Amino acid sequence: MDQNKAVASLGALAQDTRLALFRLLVTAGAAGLPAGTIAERLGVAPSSLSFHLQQLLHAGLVTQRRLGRQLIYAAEYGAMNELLAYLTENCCGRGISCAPDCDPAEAFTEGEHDEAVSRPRRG
Amino acid sequence: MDQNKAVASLGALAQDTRLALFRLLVTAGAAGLPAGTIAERLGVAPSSLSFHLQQLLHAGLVTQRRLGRQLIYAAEYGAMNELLAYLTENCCGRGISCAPDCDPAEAFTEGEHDEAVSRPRRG
DNA sequence: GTTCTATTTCGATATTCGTCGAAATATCGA
DNA sequence: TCGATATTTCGACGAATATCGAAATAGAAC
Repeated sequence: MDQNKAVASLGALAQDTRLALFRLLVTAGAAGLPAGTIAERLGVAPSSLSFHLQQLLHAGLVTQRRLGRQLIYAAEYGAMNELLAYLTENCCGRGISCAPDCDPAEAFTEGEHDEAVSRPRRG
Repeated sequence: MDQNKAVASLGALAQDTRLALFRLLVTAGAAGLPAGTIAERLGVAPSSLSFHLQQLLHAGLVTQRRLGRQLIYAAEYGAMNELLAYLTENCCGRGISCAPDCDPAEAFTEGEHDEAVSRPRRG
């Protein structure tokens, strides 16, 4: 991950529809979702969604596979991992913990991450 | 940190000059750097730099303070911290470690974190 | 082969972004 | 006050972005 790739990844996520799209795919997990379902859930025109999917695809943040006549998109966790690694290493102060939690297992066991919007039901 | 703020933060960083600028301020630490020095280091016109500084300032990623007749800008680590927290919580799979390292102290003890080497494969 | 479904590509348009010179603002020093 | 320095704001312009309908492509069912 060099700076150009980081800019591309950040740019791919720096748009309302695309960030919502990526978050949706994250909740969908490895199974992914077909384009039509995504368009419906996000309330955007199919052609608009396709545009945004290409952006994420080009940035390597999502994968694409065909299932019959539909195209399934899934979040590419590795790419997000690399982006977070880049930001942590290059955009945080030395000795300053910019990582929100030090134990990912622990990070998701408690339900206290009550962010404002549409948290998926948990449990 | 809601989605709108995350988009704003990502957008502020999703540009070559601005990411370089933010990285420069990160290396400068809490002391920060005057605008003129930044413009010189990055090789951009003062007016262009001012434009980018406003973007970062508006996103809360940098702070501004006056020192005599110069304006000193410094990285706001807390904002980056919040962004990383948001991405980790909302854009990573459950049970998948998207945090590059689980111990920040350990993360910076070795001088070389080159690239995506030594990234544990988790699934 | 024809038809239907799912998705993308194309074309057009309005908006935002990035850049830089010129002018304006703020501070310091004499 | 006046001039010098540091930085921002303004104005203009080309480039990139986001949007959506219409047409084109890919695969499945018949």
